[in-house]
Amino acid sequence: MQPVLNLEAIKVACSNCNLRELCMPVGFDVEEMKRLDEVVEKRRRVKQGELLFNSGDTFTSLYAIRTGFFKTCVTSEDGREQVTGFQMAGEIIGMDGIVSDRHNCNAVALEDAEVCVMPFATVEDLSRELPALQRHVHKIMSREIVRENSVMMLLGNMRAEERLAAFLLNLLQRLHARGLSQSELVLRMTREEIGSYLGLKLETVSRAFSKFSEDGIIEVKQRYVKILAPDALKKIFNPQTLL
Amino acid sequence: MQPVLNLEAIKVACSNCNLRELCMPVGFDVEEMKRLDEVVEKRRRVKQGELLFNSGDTFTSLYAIRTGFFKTCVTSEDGREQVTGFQMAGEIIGMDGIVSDRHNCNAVALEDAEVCVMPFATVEDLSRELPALQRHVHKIMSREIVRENSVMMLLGNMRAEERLAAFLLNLLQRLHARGLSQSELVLRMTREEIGSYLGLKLETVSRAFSKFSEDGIIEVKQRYVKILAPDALKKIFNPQTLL
DNA sequence: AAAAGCCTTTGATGCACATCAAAAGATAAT
DNA sequence: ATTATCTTTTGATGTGCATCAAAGGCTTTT
Repeated sequence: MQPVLNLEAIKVACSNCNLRELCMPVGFDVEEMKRLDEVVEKRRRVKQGELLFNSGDTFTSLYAIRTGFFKTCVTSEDGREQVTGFQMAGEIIGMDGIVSDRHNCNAVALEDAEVCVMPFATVEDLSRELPALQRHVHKIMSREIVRENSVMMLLGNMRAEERLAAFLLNLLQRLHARGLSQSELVLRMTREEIGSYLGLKLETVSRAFSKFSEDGIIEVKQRYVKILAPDALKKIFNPQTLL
Repeated sequence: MQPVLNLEAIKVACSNCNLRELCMPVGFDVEEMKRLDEVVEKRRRVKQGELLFNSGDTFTSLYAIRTGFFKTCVTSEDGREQVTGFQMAGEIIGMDGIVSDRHNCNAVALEDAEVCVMPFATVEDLSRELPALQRHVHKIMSREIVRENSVMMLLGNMRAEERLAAFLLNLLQRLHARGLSQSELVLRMTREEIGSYLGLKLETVSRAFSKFSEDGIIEVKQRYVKILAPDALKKIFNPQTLL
């Protein structure tokens, strides 16, 4: 049995956070590291199904995910919902709010989560003093732009099975970077949410999963997915690879 | 006949640039304005069809478009191309390169263009001194993230005619902000490029144009488009509006 | 433990857009 | 000017995914 940690009791400090390498810049000296701790104002828990922020909310802070899993989505005025991303521990969300001082999407916890609240004014103040932090903030935003570029490629040019393969490979790669297996995962989202992200209907997602399973590429049992033939998956995503 | 300006002869200076309101932050005093001029290292001309930067190129600078029109696109390894955006005067491109120090997309001039080259190291240095510039850089990147979010909505949820309506309305709005008509425009891109951006084939784009034309919503003659019924276009884009 | 409410799967059918094809209209090259 | 090339339009046909429908599996509630 795992020891139960009282997270609230742990000092809010990036300097001794085990996710630091994922969400904060590296190459800081001790003094700079201490300054960096200032960016996290507090922690906030978000229960499964609850909103971290809503479209239209006043933007004040970025959020570093400590634990849990989120989806972000935009909603059109006539009610259509588009999932714009899934975010996991070590990732930063909220940057959509900077441009207009209001959030432009919803962030929903797909499992109980805890985030570090980083008031953006503090981030900006501190990044004027710490060039490495400044650069880091720029990189995070640029990374998001590049990610969205590849989602556009996916939505604009790929077929259903290619999209799902790309999605699974991306999730696996990110989970692997967090020390988890690169051959199995437990999905935190429904078929419908996957479909929304991939521009597909839930039935199509389900059929693609079944197809992969029939072809012996993966093993699926509800949210649990095991990759049996990673190369086959990569080949579906990009036919050029591995030919 | 218009006087022909020798652009090279004009001092490279944001402080007396007529696009300043579009591409630079407002609310600067004279002193700060002078500092701001430092960010533009030089100008660069790009002929129609030429590349401003290529995917894989070392990232050094952001580019502010002074004149002309660009497209940015990503290419998958098996050769599929996805146009990720169209950029016009006053807009900034190149932010995709920050995260990995290499550009992640191609930027192609769709007409003869001139850009202000802003070395990113200088932008970062100066934005540590000028909070308004810092904020502006953040907003520009955030705006790009938000724009891409709405493209995801478009690609994931909308039908062909809705996509084209959204595309036209967006172009018109941006051209209008530059003092041009909000009821007519000359497209700088081919049907194929529009289609790539919208996740459609060129034939589908052409048919949607023809449909709008038959319905008396627009008048089209090749690249020239005149909006006859803007409300009808808005209604197609978003059925809720104007009902 | 039963009931209620999701979530997922699978089949049957339909449709929006892709693909294939050809011709006409622009634009550029010689 | 004339040819060659590129772009756009329009028609005919095909197909990948959406939609409609129903049943079974999980999870949560009481």
